[in-house]
Amino acid sequence: MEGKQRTAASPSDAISALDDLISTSVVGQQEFARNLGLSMTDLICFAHVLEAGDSWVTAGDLAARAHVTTGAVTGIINRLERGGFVTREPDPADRRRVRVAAVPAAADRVQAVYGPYHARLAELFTQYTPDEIAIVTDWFTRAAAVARVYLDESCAP
Amino acid sequence: MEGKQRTAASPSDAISALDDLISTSVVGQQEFARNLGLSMTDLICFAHVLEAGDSWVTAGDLAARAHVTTGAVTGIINRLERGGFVTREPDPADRRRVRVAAVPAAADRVQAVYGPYHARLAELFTQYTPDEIAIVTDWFTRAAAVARVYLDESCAP
DNA sequence: GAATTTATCTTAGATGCTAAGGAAATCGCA
DNA sequence: TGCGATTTCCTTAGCATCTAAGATAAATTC
Repeated sequence: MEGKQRTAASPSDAISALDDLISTSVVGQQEFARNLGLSMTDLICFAHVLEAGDSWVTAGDLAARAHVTTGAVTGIINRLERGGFVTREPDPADRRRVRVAAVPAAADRVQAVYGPYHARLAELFTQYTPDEIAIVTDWFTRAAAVARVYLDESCAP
Repeated sequence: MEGKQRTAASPSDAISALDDLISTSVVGQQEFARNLGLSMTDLICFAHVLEAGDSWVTAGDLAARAHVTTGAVTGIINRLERGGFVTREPDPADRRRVRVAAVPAAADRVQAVYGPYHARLAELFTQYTPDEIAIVTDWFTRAAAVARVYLDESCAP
């Protein structure tokens, strides 16, 4: 049992389509960040904090992830803290470090902004079979891993 | 005939994976832009100019696409022009307008920066069947359209 | 326990954005 | 046609955020 017919696509077609999606998504991220009173970099860092779940990340982790200097991270955490998105406290185990943890309610605030957009994407997925969704999801996961490896490599010569 | 087995994924799993990919890609775009001596917004605008092919776009088109003010676009075009990425000339048909066109060789310069990363993605695609690539490509195209519609709607109240 | 390394913060300066407004070209309607 | 309204881009002032360089304090090494 197959899904609907689609026109054939080469990898380079796929990459072009992806570039377009990324480009549009960057603009979208800017808007989401603005709606939350944050900068785009702030939002990327907060996503990383959320990913840590009930745990926490350090300021240095955020600098590495967002590819910004530690000086910039100080400002980022200041804004996230002032906005009630994260808490900052010194790590008792290593008092040079700063533990940044998500404020539980903040995830909902971000979700409220992403929600309407995510709903549109979910609607798009109704046109796809579970198998197809699995393929797409798998690709996202691998591509993100590829991108992260590439970023780490190409900036540590 | 099926591709390899994949773990099942719900739409919300897919969206989470996508969010992660987007987040990483934003950082990647920052790096690419830096390698070209541009800002991320400059690069997004130049992508839009490239998309126009042998044609051209106006300054206002770029402002709408990148969601920045027309004042910012003046600076963006200045940098792209100074960097040899685009030409700027008044539109003879409507002399208020400015025609922004890509310098032919500039596409290659950008490609040189994206190339190594695209090669990694192409490598990833070798693990997918043509049918699967078609599904993924199709999804990218539709998602980009969804995102653009959403952006246009949510910023024109 | 002194020297080195690590992690964060501070400061000064540069960059890129917005908001507001101006100038020139076009449109639209009497 | 003529003249006000609109569109398009540019300019300016001010603000937010980044980098680079260096300071500070804590941990690690030998």
